[in-house]
Amino acid sequence: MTERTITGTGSADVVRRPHRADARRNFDALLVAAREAFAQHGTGASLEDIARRAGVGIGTLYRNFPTRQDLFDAVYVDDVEGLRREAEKVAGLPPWEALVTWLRRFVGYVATKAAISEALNRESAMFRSCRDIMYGAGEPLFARAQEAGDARADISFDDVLRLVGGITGASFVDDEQRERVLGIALDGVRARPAGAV
Amino acid sequence: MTERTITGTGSADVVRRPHRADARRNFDALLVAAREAFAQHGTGASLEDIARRAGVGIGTLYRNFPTRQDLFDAVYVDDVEGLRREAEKVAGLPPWEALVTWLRRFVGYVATKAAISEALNRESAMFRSCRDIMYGAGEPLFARAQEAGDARADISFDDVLRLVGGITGASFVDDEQRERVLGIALDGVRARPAGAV
DNA sequence: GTTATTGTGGAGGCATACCTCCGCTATTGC
DNA sequence: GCAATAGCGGAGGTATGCCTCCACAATAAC
Repeated sequence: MTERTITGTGSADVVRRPHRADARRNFDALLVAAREAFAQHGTGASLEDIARRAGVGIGTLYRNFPTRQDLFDAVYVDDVEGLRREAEKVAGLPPWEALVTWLRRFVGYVATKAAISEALNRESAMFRSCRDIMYGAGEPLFARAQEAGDARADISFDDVLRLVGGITGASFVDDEQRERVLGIALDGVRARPAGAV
Repeated sequence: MTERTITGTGSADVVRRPHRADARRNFDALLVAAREAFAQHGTGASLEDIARRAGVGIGTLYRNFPTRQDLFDAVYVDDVEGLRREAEKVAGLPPWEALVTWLRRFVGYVATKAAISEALNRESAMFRSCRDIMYGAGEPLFARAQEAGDARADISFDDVLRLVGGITGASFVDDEQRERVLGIALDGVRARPAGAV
């Protein structure tokens, strides 16, 4: 009963968008509210609160998203899809710049921050599929940066993603500091000219 | 009513340890259970579950720690105290090694991981005091590494702490990966021989 | 051993979240 | 316009957590 269908092409049709106009409005409002709530309170955000924020009854929430997971997935898949699109956008940039730009998007973009690290580990068809998409998007950028001699050769893309994921989940005084700290981390990813211990 | 006494000498007497023998046993069992629960479920761990784990009634928990904050503080103060002691231990090492060793302890030691990032921001007398202790312990190590030319001069200790704090909160496949990722981050903190963009 | 006191633990009241169910309403197709 | 129907929303049952209160038990003092 835990299995769900994920479209192979990567489109986010995990749950069906309703046909009727009012239903579609509610569906969208729920997604917006859920994204906000998950970003604010993490995976455990109150579903009743989400329904309230969306201005719909709790019953409507459950009809559209029978389980918490269904709702979370819908938001999460959107985020991951967004990251995939971002990867395409930066494809034209020089290797290192492309990687850095994408990773910055990664930190800024993802609303489901609180669950990122969980998602990297979680064993479920859905999470695995999203992780694949994320890797499919980012790993080539990293490999290209490595081949160009810009990124260290002795680490994996998974390492980088978890490093940046950690920063995504951390808290900062302001955006400026977050950028600075991300910069420090990226310096660690960057290849050294010579070799220092 | 939110004010609490923190002993200036740094001992963790935020709440009084009881005098009677059985009471002391329960007190200690609660601390152990709470450390475990907070590490596992974050700040929001169920107090009733903690009492159960400790094998005491919920009433006993509340008598010793009237609020959730009191219980959390007791665990947190212990952790911070531990970090302070670690800082003294590494004082004899060379600058960079001392900093790195301490930061590694930071990642491994702290049981109240989930609240670290929150604690760095939270405005409360208790958190502020602990942050001061933490800074008092780590900042000199960082300053020394900067003066020795080992750590970058253009970043602050706060930046480093948040960077490492993020890694502390992230999840990893195994300890080896966490060490490796921390290594990447520390490379970013390290001063460069020349100057590369 | 006896008594005074300190501490115990869980029953129970309150709040909140989850989820189901069904009488009512809005939309759509004609 | 009108019927058919897809969708609505919240009442309410269940579970769980928070916290208080007090009859009872363990300990300490003598």
